Amino acid sequence: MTTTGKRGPYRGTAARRREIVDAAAEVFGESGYRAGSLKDIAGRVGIDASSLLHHFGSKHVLLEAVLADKVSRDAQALHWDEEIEPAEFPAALIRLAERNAANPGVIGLYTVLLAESTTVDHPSADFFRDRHATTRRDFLRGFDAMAEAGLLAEDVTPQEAALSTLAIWDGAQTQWLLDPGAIEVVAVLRGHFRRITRVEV
Amino acid sequence: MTTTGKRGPYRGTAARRREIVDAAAEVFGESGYRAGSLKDIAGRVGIDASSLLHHFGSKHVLLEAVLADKVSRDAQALHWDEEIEPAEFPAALIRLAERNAANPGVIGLYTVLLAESTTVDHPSADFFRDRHATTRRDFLRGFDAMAEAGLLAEDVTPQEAALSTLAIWDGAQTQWLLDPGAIEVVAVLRGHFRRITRVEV
DNA sequence: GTCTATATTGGGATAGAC
DNA sequence: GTCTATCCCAATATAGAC
Repeated sequence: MTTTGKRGPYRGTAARRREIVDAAAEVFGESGYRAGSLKDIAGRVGIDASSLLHHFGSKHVLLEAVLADKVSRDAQALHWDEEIEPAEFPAALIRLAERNAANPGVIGLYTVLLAESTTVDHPSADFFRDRHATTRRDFLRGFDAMAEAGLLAEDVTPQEAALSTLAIWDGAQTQWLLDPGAIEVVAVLRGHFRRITRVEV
Repeated sequence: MTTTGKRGPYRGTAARRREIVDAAAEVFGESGYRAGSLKDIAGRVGIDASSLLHHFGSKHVLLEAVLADKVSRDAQALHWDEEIEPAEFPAALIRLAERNAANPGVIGLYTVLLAESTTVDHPSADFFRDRHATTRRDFLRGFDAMAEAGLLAEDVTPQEAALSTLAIWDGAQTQWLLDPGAIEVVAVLRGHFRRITRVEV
């Protein structure tokens, strides 16, 4: 047994890596990838930047670990694997938005890196392009099921619902990051679902 | 008379400054502010970075010039000063979106800097916070007038219309930058107006 | 596993010649 | 107005001692 707890010299490498990934997610969310420094990340863990690089060979590798971690946490929170009733689909998305609102850090990480990834030669461009395509597909599947059950508003196609939901969600989060008092992400999303569906949220 | 044309040694300082601002807008849009280098900007103009700094004392000053230039161009395109008929308000916004779609560089500049400005210690944080507040007010005024004329959809408040329009617009532009084939900004905006108003767009 | 020391690169900015 | 040369600083990454 090599991991004996969360602290102390026998805490283990796995725990240290977890600490680093968490700190990196914080820093990348606050400063972006390029402007976020390994020194800052290492400082929050209480080690030197060169020690950090002992665990993750390069900044790029660390970024990938952070993104992979976020994907696995999101999947866990959403339970995409379980079947979701068409009528429950909007409510499931609202729950995810509420969970994000309670963890402001994840909003920054996602929103800042998303926009940064549209710049030239950005290491996470492919990641976000793939991830947005996947999200669009997931949304489309959910709204397709709603359409079949007659739960979409008149003249709203599943495609339209998927694209507009993703757009309004991202945009609301950006506005919230810029000025937290100016907008409530969950309320905007509820209003959107009220307009494009026939179910209560 | 010191400015005799667009090229040649007597082109004038004003023309050179214009070239620099245009190149800076390109580079900041493609790479963001922090990652965009003065060397890159100067290279596109055909001068050295130190020559650039002769015209604009620092990178920060150049950024402010770029943002001020964008504001004045937008104001010119929108003609906010002239009165807009309530029924024409959505169409006016669509025109602006169409104009942006024709100048992809503008979208990158705005969207990338907007998200970057949410990171810690960013020099344009105040600018974008103020600008978004102003835009929200402008939108609110337009939708208020529509509400008075009975042109908003049922159960849609002017406040809701303003916030959601800004969010869906920003979000759609981000998606477009990430993957230009995946979304059409103007179509998403049209769909949104179709749902929140009673006018044809 | 962590540190110190260092290599290397690239950034913004200044001084001074022309 | 523009260039070359230079300064200073911060960053990622590596080497090697402990």
